Amino acid sequence: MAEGTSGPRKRADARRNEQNLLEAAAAAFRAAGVDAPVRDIATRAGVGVGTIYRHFPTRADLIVAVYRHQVEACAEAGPALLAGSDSAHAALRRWIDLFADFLITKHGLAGALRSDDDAFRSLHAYFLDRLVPVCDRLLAAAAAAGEIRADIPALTLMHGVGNLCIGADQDPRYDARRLVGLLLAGLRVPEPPEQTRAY
Amino acid sequence: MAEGTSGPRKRADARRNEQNLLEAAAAAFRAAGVDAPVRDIATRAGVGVGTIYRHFPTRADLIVAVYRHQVEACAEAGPALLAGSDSAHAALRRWIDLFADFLITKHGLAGALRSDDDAFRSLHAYFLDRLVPVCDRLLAAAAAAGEIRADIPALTLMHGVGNLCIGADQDPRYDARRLVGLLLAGLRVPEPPEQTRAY
DNA sequence: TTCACAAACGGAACACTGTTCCGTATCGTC
DNA sequence: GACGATACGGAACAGTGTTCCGTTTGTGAA
Repeated sequence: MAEGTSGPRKRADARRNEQNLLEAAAAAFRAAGVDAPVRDIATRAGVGVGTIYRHFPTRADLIVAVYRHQVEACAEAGPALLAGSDSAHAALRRWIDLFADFLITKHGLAGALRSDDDAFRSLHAYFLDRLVPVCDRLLAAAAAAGEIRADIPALTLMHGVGNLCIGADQDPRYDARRLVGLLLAGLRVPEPPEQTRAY
Repeated sequence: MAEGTSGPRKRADARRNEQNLLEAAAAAFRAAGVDAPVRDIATRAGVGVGTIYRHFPTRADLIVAVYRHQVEACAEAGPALLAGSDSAHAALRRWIDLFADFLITKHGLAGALRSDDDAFRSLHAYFLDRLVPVCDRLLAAAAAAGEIRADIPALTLMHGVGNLCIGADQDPRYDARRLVGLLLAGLRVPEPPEQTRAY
């Protein structure tokens, strides 16, 4: 995974191709979303399709590689926001906005995160592993400060925000950020009496 | 569209096949979601694929035909709930629960509703045409009663609820109904000061 | 009852996906 | 320069949706 993991150094052409592939994939994702056809990416990179699969066995691997920096940045922004904000809730809100912005600007990424396709399972896992703990800390801090309810798991919230971001770049009438704000607002109030849960 | 629209009556075998197709599609959708392969549906119905396309030119047409009754029922429940509930907000809440339940129990329907695939455009249009006005009335009534904010368009809310329902049947840890409830709760409070909107 | 023709059917064929596999080319080393 | 390991390319396969047209079937008229 990480660059420096022991093992014999890869051949020069392999390293070059991997780099080309990352750039080509980033461009293809920008142009056609994270579902861009494998052949398109291969052509952009000037390699055969086999080379893609050798370097990135699943599409998830490729997507993770392309967006790893941004996911890491998002993860690191959590504690920083918590330290630098007036309230934990404000930090949470800003962090969620960061996360939502990231998803909204990556065509189809939010959808891929929700796909039940096996090829996307590890993408899902990576996002969750990396970001849920961060979200959890923000949530816990805000709950401890009495600013929000304490009964929503970070995983649930992130799923929800991710879902709200699906298709946000396709319909100008759909304001995902607004809905995310609404969801966060819903977090502030105690759950209303459950008149409707018992059908 | 409607059964009774003039024109010469269809041939008996055509009517029979259409009926078989509807039942086969319903079964296939239950078993494999609304993305069930065309050939599967054709086989279940004992017809060739050409016959599907003759009766239902796009997948959206087939889905709409299969679920029309339930969508209509949902649409009709709106005014009924408004008349029979203590408050407009309670009616809204119940109606949204109805809508969410419908989506959650139909594998992949929520996702299809969000797809940018051309084949699903008319599905999207049908749902919106039929349900947005209903939602709008509930929203307007609740807003008029001062129970919720008045600045969220029905279209936006329905998109949001639909999105939250995506994948709800795939991950037991994901509680879509809970999040929908949170969204509704967010509707009750005035929008918090926008500290984060101006980055 | 038979006939003729419009209506409808079936499924082969095509286009476009992802994925695998192996003969060939290239790199790094001795 | 030669050799072995590494990596490459793209043909081939499998699974989708969709179209098209030769064949079959239903129906109304003779």
